[in-house]
Amino acid sequence: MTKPLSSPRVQRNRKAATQSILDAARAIMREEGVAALSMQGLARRMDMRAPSLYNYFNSKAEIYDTLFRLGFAMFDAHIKELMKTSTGLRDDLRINIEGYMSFALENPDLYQLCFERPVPGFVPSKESLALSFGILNQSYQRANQFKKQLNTKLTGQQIVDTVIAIAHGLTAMHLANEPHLPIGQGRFGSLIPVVLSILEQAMPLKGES
Amino acid sequence: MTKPLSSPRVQRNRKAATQSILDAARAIMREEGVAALSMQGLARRMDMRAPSLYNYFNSKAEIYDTLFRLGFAMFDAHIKELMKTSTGLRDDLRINIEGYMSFALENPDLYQLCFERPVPGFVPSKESLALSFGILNQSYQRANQFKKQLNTKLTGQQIVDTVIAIAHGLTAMHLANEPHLPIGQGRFGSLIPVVLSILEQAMPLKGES
DNA sequence: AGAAAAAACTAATAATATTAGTAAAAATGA
DNA sequence: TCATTTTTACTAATATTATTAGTTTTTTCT
Repeated sequence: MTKPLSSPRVQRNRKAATQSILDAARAIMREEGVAALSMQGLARRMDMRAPSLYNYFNSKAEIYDTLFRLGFAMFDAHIKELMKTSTGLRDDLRINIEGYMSFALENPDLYQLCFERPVPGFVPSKESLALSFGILNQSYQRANQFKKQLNTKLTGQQIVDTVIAIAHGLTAMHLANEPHLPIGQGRFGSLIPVVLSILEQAMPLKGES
Repeated sequence: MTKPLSSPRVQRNRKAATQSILDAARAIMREEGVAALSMQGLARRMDMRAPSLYNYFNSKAEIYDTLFRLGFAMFDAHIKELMKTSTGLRDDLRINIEGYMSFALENPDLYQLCFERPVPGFVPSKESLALSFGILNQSYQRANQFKKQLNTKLTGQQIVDTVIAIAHGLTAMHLANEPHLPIGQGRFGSLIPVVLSILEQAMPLKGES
């Protein structure tokens, strides 16, 4: 249901308005909770009436869906950026787990939207889901490469799924219990080194003993 | 805001009606999602009008809160029942992780209500939260006992928190991706033996090497 | 059966997302 | 710059939500 083409100038204006609606939506989600987003509240913050928003999005779900895609794109960029500094396989593991949690702390609105189900009735569109799977699947690609350097009976997918589950578990518990504490601190935040050491012990590098 | 006392007969009727409201609420939550519970839908299933429900509960939140307490009570009973069959420390670990996931699969409505945040705006009451912490804290008690039998530098609390985070992570991923598969199956369900073996390796029993 | 209590009802309020139809504003072509 | 067309914002209305107030019906007890 995209609008018909129009002049570059109109497109620019439209894009800017759309962007500022998304910014306002994120601000509300951060301040009042992801599910507290309402068309009226959003319109109020934009100095508009609610129905005007429907010139830019066909529904509230479409706003959520757009932010869902933004969230995964930002998550992908976040991890890739951190990965640039990696010094090897060991560091990859740490970066992935810390990166998962730091993304959640820096973008709690997008994190919840992408990795939890804070909005009843909202289901990401097929295309958005495909995007998210694509991003997560990159991890599997890498896993089958670095697996050769590890001394373990686990398959690449098992390794990745285990790491995802642990990163998610730690992050969910941290956000549920001590969301105000920065990464590395608190009951669950401080467990990152613990689980890293457990995982390293279970999957030693070939060459280590 | 509890009602004044009344005759035993009235109390019985009242209790029975209250219970069947809770049953209907759980059925709706299972069929349509935890957050899809509405007073009108609940009343419809009870062959009532919505306002009549307020004779039994002061608000929809109070219904959720009551089920939250029920959920933790049932979770506690579930784990305790499984623990009766335990053959030792190793089995305790397995039972706790499997028990967490099997409870989630058998009672998805209560699991989500107790361990996730599926209902925007619903915050368990102080008393309900106290109950839930009390139940979880029993794990810490036990941890400080069995810790002596383990060869690890971790504190009892660290062990318990790690196990909770892993159990939660596996369960959340399993429910999000393959909720139809029974315990032990699927990408994440089948990882239980994997994480058990990883944890056992990281915390060997004294006497083992 | 008649009085008291309990539990149901109807009607109404405020908030929600969304649609239809209309007015205002902006962009475009002469 | 003016007239036309397109774009954007508006008002009004609908259906659904939780909840409250006030009333009537049903149940309970003597």
